[in-house]
Amino acid sequence: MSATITVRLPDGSERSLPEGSTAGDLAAAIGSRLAKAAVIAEIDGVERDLVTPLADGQTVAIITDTADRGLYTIRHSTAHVLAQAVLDLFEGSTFGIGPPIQDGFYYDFQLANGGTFTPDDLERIDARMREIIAERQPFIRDDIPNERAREIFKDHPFKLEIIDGEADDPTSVTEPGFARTYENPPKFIDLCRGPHVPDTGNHLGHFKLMRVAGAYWRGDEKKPMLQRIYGTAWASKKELEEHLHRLEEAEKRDHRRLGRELDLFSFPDEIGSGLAVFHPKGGLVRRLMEDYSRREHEAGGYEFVYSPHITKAGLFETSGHLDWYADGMYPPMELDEGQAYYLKPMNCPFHCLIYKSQQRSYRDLPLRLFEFGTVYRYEKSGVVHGLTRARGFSQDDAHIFTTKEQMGEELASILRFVLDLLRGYGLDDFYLELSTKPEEKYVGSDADWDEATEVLRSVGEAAGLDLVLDPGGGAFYGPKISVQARDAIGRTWQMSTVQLDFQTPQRFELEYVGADNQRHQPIMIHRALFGSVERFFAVLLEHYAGAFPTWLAPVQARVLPVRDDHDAYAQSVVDQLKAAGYRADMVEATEPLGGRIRKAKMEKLPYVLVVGDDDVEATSVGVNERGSERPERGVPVQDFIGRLAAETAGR
RNA sequence: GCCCGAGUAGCUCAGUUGGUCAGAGCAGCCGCCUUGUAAGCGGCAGGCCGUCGGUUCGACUCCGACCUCGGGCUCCA
Repeated sequence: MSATITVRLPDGSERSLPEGSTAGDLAAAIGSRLAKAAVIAEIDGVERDLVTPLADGQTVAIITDTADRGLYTIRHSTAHVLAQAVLDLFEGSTFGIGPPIQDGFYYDFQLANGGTFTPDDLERIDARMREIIAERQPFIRDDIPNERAREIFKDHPFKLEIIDGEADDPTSVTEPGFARTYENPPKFIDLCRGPHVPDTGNHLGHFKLMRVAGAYWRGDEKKPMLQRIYGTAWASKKELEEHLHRLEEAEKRDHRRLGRELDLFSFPDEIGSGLAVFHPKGGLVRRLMEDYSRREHEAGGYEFVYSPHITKAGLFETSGHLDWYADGMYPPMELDEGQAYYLKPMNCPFHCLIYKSQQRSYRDLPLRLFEFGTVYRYEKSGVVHGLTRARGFSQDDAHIFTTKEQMGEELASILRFVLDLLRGYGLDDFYLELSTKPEEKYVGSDADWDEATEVLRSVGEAAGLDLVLDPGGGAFYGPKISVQARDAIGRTWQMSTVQLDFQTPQRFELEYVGADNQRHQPIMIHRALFGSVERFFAVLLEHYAGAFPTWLAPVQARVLPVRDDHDAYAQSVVDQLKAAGYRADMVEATEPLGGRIRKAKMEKLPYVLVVGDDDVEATSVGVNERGSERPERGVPVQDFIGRLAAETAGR
């Protein structure tokens, strides 16, 4: 009969403790700092509460508030405090699920008589949460029979669905016969598998309720809409403040805000939701983006085509769009005695017709058709979002027709091309996503899908980037690989997609004559690099926070004469820059230099050139480069032009 | 499409319980200033308070509908 137990720690060492010791006791035995930082423990590979008693021979790791799983637990426990506060303050309210998420947590509620939360309510809830935290209520875990759970949660229909296994709750277990609960005495109890912090006063409190939003129960738009409260929670006040600061910084680089501040584009109400106009500066940046893409495509063996914005319905019947995609299309216009015309949501059918315009030989393949094709999609009113989700936009759309034999090599070269081009715009942190057959909306045989998916998988794996699976995320006509790019502040954007399509060539009865003198069906590869030019514009704008690299900047250099008697020289500098092919302008000395420099800085121009007496004398400029600590003086104009040339080489 | 919130000058925002509340800063225009690296000074002009209805002696203010925007949910071929 031993009075001690021995457990193994992650570093392989062993430690003996009195019998009956908990994981929390172990942390305390190791050190007071660890005890303070401890949130939960991992016992024999399973995450458990710190109050869990240990048994002899177990392997125990203490998980602290700096670990992801510790933070996750803090957020999860904060969600429980939120639920308790709401149930406390709102008579007749009930609750759905409340998991931790990226940066925080949420909880879904339904208030009596279809009530909703107001901003004032959030303040009251916040205050009540802080009271609960001050009360240091323990989190007490229990397993109870389903019968008992149904009794406890009899007034909470969403919880009953979870107990009965009808609804999925990422934080609960649904196992036959029993329910796992966590109780915060004296009066709150929730279904939950845990683990949780030991008590509400432990690690909690560095949170902020962020917003209230509607969310369908079980994510189903046919089910009731619940009221979701989102919050953020962190292990310390400092981390909370840093997070809030990051949000502010992200807001500053919001493309909608920068688009207005830098006079790049706008969305006039008169035109309609989701339809943008590009102003001269935005138009210039966009044209530079497109020109670079055109040159690269030309070098990559693509041929440029154009197609109209509207077409008779028959084309989209053939392509299958009217069967599968009608919801996303603008309603038809009736022309010519009942003939229905549609705005095009995609360019592929047109490119198929170009393919079909003559008899094709295997010698013509791969045939790579490229178009900046403007499409219109009827996006639901709640989803339009600046340039990233618009109703009218231009795709940098290519369709490549290949033989089945060429397909693998062509896909591999497309992927290389795509990644190289994206790098050309300054994005260089990528991973790949493989999207497979949708559950319901798809055409074609399973064998075709499997084959196409496998080809994409092998090409993706060969690219040497991380490849993650997106089950069911493919287009209705084929699987796809998409390139996800991380931007300057770590957000990921879906960029290019490469889709393999066996179906459309069949629908359009596309053929080529092979070396064997037989007719064969080509494979079609859909490929967009920007996805949408507008969206890519927005991504770059946010990536660069409005400070476009010199080759894309609408104004590359602004010349500022110190006094008005330097105007003529300043103008001659502008002329020289323009003659050398650069974009420069000048602001006359009607206000002090400091003010003019400030304005140029706020426009995020790459270079501000100040010219005064010394420069007139020496035919030089003062160079104030964006981001540099101090300006340079006396740089010869030709030297500066040489710098621009070096910086923009290849663009 | 659904839930919540918001629309006041080109932009960012103030506007107390319905009645001197049509306001500020920046931007714009006109003067003055003549300037060496992130805001010189003065003046002028600028709004049917998103639109349409309603309540009221009286509506930026209260109510309704619609439009647009923002945050979510669903969706994103």
